[in-house]
Amino acid sequence: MYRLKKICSGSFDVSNIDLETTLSVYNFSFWFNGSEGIIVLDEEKPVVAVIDTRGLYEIYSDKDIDCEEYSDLLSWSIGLDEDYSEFHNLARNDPLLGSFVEHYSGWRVRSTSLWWGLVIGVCQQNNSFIEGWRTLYKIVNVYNRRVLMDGREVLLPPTPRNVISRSELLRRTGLAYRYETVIRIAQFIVQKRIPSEEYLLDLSSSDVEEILKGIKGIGPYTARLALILALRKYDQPPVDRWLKKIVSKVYGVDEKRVESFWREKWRDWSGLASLALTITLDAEPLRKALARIERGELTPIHEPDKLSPLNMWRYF
DNA sequence: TGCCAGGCGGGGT
DNA sequence: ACCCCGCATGGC
Repeated sequence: MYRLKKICSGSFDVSNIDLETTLSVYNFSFWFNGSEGIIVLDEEKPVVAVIDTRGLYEIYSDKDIDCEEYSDLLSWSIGLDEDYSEFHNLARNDPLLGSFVEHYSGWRVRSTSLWWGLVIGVCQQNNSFIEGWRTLYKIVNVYNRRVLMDGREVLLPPTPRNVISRSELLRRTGLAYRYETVIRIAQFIVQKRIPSEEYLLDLSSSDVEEILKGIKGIGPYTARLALILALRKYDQPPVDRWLKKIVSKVYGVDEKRVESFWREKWRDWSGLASLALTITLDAEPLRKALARIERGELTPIHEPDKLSPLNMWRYF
């Protein structure tokens, strides 16, 4: 098994964020155990960080890498210096997100690579939340890419190259017709037909979206989810059937106008608002989400026996 | 057991 | 610019 050496360690002042929530949301048991999280900083090299909820971290690699560069990347990945106050102000009296931002004001998006953000999006296509994450869980486990870090065995996501060279494994993950899309994403990345994250960060969200939609199987929903997860660009909302129905009902707007309504309401934060809403409603399927809204249950419940974005790391 | 689920592309108009 | 349909799995 691949062995990584400890490059450096350090600690962040995390008093401005809620790192426990940040590490909990949409995570798996092999990447968060309640106190320590694994953040993959570079899938290819690889570079991997372990960080605990108090902000103590270690960075591992088998290459000689610059500690400071990757500490900064880790800090960026957990949104340490990101200011959500404008989003919080907009949400303060909102029926859907008001309670959420009050209870989870320290939550920040936990970044992924562009590759992994796109794969997450594809898994969600025409799927329930639970099926989408189960599929992603299977993808990680089927490739079973493991490294050893100070005696600790860590599972890593497959790289685009892993997926291309052993594409038959991907057939066993329940991706169904979405399989081809994942292969295409991997090919685009390996062939450098989409620019690096570093380059895309400097482009506008709309420009990035157009580039990503150049891959067959990537539409606005998946592209925008990747913008949020991989590039921390929050100004383009993923709008799916779920959000359309819920927003239409709660605010009384026609489904056709939901996207423009949502944009105007959240200004540059509409993407973050879309993601936050899924956490607020525990990613319940549409019918149950609507029933919850009827009952006025607009804070995450995440009961112990029920899978939700906040607690799925306990189950998967 | 059907039926359906946080999309998408391709075909129509 | 719209609208509509098929799509493959797996869970309920």
